[in-house]
Amino acid sequence: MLQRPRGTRDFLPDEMERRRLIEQRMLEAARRWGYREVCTPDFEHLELFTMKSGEGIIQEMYTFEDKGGRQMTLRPEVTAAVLRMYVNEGKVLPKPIRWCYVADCFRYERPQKGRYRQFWQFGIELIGADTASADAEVIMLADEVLNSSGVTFDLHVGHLAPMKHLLTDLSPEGQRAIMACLDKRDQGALEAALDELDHGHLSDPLAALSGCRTIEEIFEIAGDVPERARIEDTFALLDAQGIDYLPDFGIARGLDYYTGMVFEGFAQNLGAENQIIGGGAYRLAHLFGGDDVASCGFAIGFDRVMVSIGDFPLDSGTIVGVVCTPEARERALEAARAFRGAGFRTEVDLMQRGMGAQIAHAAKTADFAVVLGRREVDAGTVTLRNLETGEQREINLDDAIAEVARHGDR
RNA sequence: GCCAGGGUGGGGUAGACGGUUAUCCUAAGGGACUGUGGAUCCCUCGACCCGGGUUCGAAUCUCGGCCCUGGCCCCA
Repeated sequence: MLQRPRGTRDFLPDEMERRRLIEQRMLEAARRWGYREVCTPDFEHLELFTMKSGEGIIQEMYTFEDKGGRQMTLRPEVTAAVLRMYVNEGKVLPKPIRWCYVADCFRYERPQKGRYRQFWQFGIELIGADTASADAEVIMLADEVLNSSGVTFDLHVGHLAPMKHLLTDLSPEGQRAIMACLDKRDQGALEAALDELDHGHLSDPLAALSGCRTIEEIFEIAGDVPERARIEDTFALLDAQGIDYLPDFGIARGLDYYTGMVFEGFAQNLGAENQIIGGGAYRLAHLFGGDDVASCGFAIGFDRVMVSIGDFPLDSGTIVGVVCTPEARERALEAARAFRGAGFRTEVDLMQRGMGAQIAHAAKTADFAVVLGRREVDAGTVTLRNLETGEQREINLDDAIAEVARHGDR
């Protein structure tokens, strides 16, 4: 038998309904902040992602050559594509631009809990606003979107400036190496790397940076960095709005293109892969031929959110099963159409089963049975049976619809 | 790429010092039952992940692969 590809999943209807419900809540939260949904291609030129993240990531991407000999790839993330889209078509739009998306991404990695080769991200990008208010809005929206999903999480918010200030004497490669150690919270590797770069004296301040939990301490350690006012303003806005977060200036995100504010969120029940959101302020558009516009955004690991919140009961709405004898089939289809027209999920027997078997089936899958036979056809009525209580009445179609509607309202 | 534990009908399982027709539950389809319930009874359907090796004989032992679960690495 054919297997599905490694690291991919099939979703049965119950799971799809849960996923769509959570997705809709996230989109709705974003919509209320003015973020409108966009969509970019599932595949892009390979170059788009190597420009952003370097050649090293190719081995973890689904790359292929198309029939025209172009090097293409299934998108491994969405931000680069959205910024390409901005450069292609968004430059003339009034700033700031607020966009959001839900998109599947592909990475060739070893699957484990909460990590798949095809996975979905919910994200937003705020383009063209370079202020503390913009940074704060993105964090507040992240908080609201995650809360709307019902996931419980810890939010860590930081800024790269203090760390970069401490590392200012180091070469870009050196900075990158140190930030990688900090991102991993690997004290041993950090000290080794610092010694190798002849900056052992930075070990204590860097450790203190990761450890401190108020912004006053930050500037005691890192000095009066130019971004101080911006950082203080951002955090003051978050505090004023009652956002529950942890200042964390040890976040390095290991990335070259983040320029200022950075944040991460972590959920429970997730094992080793417990980060469910990452984001921050960045500059990318100039890489794709646009202006050097400031942007800020985040991406949520949608599948991880779903794993973390677990299964929950679904309200499938009121379901109607139409049961009929052969001579009443046409009338049954009419009745079904009327119930569907009233908005009810309505299923008609297709198996040519006997009346008893049809009702037995309806009892398993529906809330009401609408029974139609010779008697109802002659009388122009339907028999409506409540499959919970077993009560049934022979009434006209409109009354039956009204009664089912009352059940749905309760 | 590395490590650990796994893989028996659609789901859940028994069988394991190698030995009859591979167990049971459940689901699904049919029937008892051509106008009324999830019960009951009967029937049907349907599995040893793939390949090599050892053997008279492999679900069982062995090797390799694939896949699953979790961890490492990575995490744009």
